Amino acid sequence: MGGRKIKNMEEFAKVCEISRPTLSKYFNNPQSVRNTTRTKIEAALEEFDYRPNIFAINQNRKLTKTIGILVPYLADPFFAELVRMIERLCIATGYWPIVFSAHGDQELENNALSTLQSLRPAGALIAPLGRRSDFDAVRRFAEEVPTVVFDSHVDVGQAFVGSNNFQSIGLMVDYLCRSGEPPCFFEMPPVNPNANKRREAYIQSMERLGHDPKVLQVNGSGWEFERIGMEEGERLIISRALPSNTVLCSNDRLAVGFVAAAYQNGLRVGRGPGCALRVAGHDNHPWSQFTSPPLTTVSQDYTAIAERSISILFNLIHEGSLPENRQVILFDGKLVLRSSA
Amino acid sequence: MGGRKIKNMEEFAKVCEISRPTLSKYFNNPQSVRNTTRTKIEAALEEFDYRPNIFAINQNRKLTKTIGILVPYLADPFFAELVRMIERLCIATGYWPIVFSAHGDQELENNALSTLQSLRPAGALIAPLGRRSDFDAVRRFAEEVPTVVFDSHVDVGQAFVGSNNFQSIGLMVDYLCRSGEPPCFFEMPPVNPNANKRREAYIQSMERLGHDPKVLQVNGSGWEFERIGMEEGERLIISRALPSNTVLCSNDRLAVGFVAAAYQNGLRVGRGPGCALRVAGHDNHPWSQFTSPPLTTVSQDYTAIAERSISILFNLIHEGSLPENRQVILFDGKLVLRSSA
DNA sequence: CAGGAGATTTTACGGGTGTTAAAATTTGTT
DNA sequence: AACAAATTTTAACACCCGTAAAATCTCCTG
Repeated sequence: MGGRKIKNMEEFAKVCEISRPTLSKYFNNPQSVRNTTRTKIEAALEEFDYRPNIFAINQNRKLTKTIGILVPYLADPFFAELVRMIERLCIATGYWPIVFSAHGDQELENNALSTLQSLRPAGALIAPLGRRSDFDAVRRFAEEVPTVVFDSHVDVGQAFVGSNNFQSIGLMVDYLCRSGEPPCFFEMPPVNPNANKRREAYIQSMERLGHDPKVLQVNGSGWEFERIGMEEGERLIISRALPSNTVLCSNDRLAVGFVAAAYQNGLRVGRGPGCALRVAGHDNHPWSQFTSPPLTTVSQDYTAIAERSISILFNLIHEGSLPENRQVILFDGKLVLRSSA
Repeated sequence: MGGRKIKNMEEFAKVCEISRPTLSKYFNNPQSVRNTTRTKIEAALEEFDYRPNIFAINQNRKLTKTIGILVPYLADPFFAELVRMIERLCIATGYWPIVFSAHGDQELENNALSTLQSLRPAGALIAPLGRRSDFDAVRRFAEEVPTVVFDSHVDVGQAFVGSNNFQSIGLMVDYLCRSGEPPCFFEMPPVNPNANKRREAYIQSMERLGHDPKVLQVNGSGWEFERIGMEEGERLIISRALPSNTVLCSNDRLAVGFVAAAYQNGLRVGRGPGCALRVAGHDNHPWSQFTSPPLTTVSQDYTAIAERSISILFNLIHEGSLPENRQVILFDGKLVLRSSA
């Protein structure tokens, strides 16, 4: 492979003594050529430095091997983790993942969708911004490209894979109510449907248990959730505006900030004696295990979400036809008991 | 732009009443055509839905508009942030950024380099894995593609942009020594040159101040630095193996874990009365402000690193020629005083 | 060894854009 | 109005590979 450089497939065909169409077939699927031929090609590949030109390949193929991945905010470890898993799964299957981040910005999201579409991907896995998405743009994209939506449930594409917020929030509210004071719900203005569902789930669960739901929606925008959690949490603590000593945060990132605020204002968080406040989150975010104290939360099943999304997408791609009914897959959360609540 | 779909440039030329070569020129550089022509084209672009085929474009161009970005671990917010900035800068300049992550794995890094190279990018911005990189593979890549290396100083490419570890660690050691007990240095087996430089800088600074350097290298591999910091930190605390009440961690992620360990073992961290331990980090990592207590650290100038890397790369691309001397740009860190030390 | 299925080769074309050279046109200037 | 310069048009080729159809070859089975 350190050998002479080969310009194109024609030239490589010459040094291989194999016809170009056969080589083309080989590169498309090595199993599709005779054993002796394959051996010959692979011997030549060892000796010469040749890789087919990606652009020329994709220009003619109706179906490329590209899988587009779009997330709202890559600097959020939740998405970074998910992307990591999805990328690995793609590569393992011989597909070529390409990652885009909207960086929380509608224009960049549209931009990414547009670029992605012109890449004519075999399929796409997208987690839309949600409330800030240009819904029509997302819909148009999903009409052209086989699309699985994950995490943020926007009603486009052939399938949705996400978490069952009603189950998971229910689980947490149950736990919090039976182990102490019923929780209030701490949230910021919702950025995506999950946030809305979680609030509703909280209210519903509280009423089911005969408690009075108390929702605290604080101000804040953007994706610096921790900062919002910390600053607004501090405000609530100082002004003694918390209606309960138990706070269920809409997500872990908010909770990380809230726990920091509690610490800095001398409120001991936890469920033991001497603790002033219980704080719980949602997501089992990578950071949640390193707060002080470690955060009690509900896990989202990252692996399951990644695997199922990809598997549905590959089915979609290979079937060719679109399924009759849009699939909606929701994974249950599991209680992760740590010491914050 | 909602209008009829146009298949190719030929067809678009027809509805524009502009010849195809002129259109080609326009898409390559809108300024290169006459004003009246440009207006006509842009009016047609409003009316019809047409975008040049990326694959066909790049098939012929020797130099694409692609900028490759490779980082060792995208789930690390440090890189996620940096990538976010770099992507924005690329887009603003009309380039097309494409992000790869090695996910901490040499094979994936080589894979990404190889894919990237076959994309014939105009240039690349890479932060190699470091110690685990396949040095030859990285070198071969950098010989073919104009490359700026950032963060992790591997001696390839036309330039390196990073932080001045000697300055920043010196700053921190100075501060810690004059405000309390001289620090010991907490590190894990180094994953990249930064880690080594920081240790050396620590030793050098301590000796300069007439103190005895004390390096604690704990076990651990992979990219879950917080976990290592927490588990190994706990071990050290429990076995009372800390040689100083002041701990300088090799990076913030390690420190995040260490602070968590201290909290869980009842050691109050901070510089006030009643505190048992001072902990400092390095990087001003996005998480560092949300530990309990917030982490005293040294900032890396994210914006400066991103901007300078991109600007050098664009120069490289536009000059065409490689500079005589490999540039090495190191940015100074600034002390970020919070309450952990 | 004949027969046949399957693999391979040959030949030829197509895809969408870059690029060039020469001819034609437009623009700006005097 | 005339002319030089700038721009556009026309025509044609290049790029590298996918794909289709027909002809040929290989290998395996019986």
